[in-house]
Amino acid sequence: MPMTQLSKIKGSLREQITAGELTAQHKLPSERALSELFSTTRITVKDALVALETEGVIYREERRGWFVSPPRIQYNPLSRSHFHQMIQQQNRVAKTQLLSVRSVMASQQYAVALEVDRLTPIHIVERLRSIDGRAVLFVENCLIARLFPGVLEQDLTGSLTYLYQEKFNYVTTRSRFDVVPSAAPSHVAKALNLAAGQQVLKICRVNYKQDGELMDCEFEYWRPDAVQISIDSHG
Amino acid sequence: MPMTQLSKIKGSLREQITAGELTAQHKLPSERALSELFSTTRITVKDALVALETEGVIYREERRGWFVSPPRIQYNPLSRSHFHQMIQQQNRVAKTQLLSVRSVMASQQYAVALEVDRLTPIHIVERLRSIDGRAVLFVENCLIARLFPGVLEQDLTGSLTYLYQEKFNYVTTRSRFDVVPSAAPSHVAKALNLAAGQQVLKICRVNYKQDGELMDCEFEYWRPDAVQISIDSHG
DNA sequence: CGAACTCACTGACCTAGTCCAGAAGGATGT
DNA sequence: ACATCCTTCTGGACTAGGTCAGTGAGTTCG
Repeated sequence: MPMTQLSKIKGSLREQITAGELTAQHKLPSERALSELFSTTRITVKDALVALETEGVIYREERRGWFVSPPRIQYNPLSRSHFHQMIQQQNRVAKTQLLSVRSVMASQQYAVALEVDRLTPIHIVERLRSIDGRAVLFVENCLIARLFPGVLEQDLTGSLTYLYQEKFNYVTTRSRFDVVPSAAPSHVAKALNLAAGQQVLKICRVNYKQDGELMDCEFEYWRPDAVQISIDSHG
Repeated sequence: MPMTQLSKIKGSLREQITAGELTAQHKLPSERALSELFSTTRITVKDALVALETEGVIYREERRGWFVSPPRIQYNPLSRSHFHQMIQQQNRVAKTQLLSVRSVMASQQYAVALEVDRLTPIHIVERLRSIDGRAVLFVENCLIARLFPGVLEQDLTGSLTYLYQEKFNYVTTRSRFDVVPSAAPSHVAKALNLAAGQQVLKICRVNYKQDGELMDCEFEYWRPDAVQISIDSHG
């Protein structure tokens, strides 16, 4: 086991974090300060920080600094439980912010996911979700317009699943989803305060209503240190 | 949209890859060669390569070079289908290599996952799985020894699920799993030809047999560009 | 023929800086 | 009270190199 400069820095920071000297959301010293502290260059410090970021121990906010990661949220994409409810069960505080709503024709990506042709009118709802004040999840919901008349006049900051049931009598009886480690598209990076192209965990979900008809799809982009997907075949 | 040196390099390489000029597993020119090609430094080139790696477009083998990623494998951790069978269905060639087998007392990590105390004897089987000749998956299986007498004398390069059923009459009726973006531990990095601390997708699975008893657990470490997790609530 | 050795090549790791754009907080003017 | 400016601090993007250890192909030797 070689004791490189890099592993020294990683070890030192990791130790302080796990020992609880640095607590969740605490800001680390700046890259410049750390490079002086360890008598090395900013590049080496940055390599160490990126490595810890990969481990999920720290995260960064663009041009704001590096911070200690809170514990991961346990998330089951198959469960029908609402986001705010799920977060509260884990003793954390959730917030949802509506970013934009628009009605368009399905673009290539959406047409494929929704299994419709490109002339189909759809609604796109973009929302940003925070846990304990930190933006961790960018969600793009994509509804087949025909099935949701007047949905845009509703309150869209809560659970859409709930809205579907209350206003339209649609119950999600089946969902299909993909999980893929990916890079943040620029509009997502902006909303999550990531640098363009940083890593995110992308989850694409498709929901079907009780009669088996495809109803909507969803693109979730998670900060990779914020979440742990957790599934049990027996509910 | 700023046209940085970085995005030029990324764009140029990505274009050549998607246009099919560079095909799966093809080796890219060395970092030094690329930095001359784009009249820039190795650091800038490396930043661009790391960004493409994050997107899953290319991957690296330690001190060997950078290569074009093949398409992702669709993987459903809930399905009972065997690895080789699953890979073959996607027209790819799978190989499994047995790395090590040992019988020990449960360490902290295993004891927690298996819900046993630390004096329980367990068997640990380490295997390396390749697709189209490329090592993409490191698997650590961890069996409760009491339930599997004589299992170490069997052929362990095939499907363990199959072995459980044929030799012990155990059927997996329930499984629980977690997915988490993580960094490769050193023994995993070595087997997968990754640099220490590079990103992997870690999947921890726990299997229960027909009487509901916890039987074994499994730690899977995937190269993150090699896989896409894909789950349908209606099998 | 097969094992041991050599050596060029590769990315990993490192130094020592510069310049820039966005974030954030404080001072200032109305 | 509330914008606006201004200054400082941050990471992001870049230049121009060097050292080192592991890889792999080719060569040499028994």
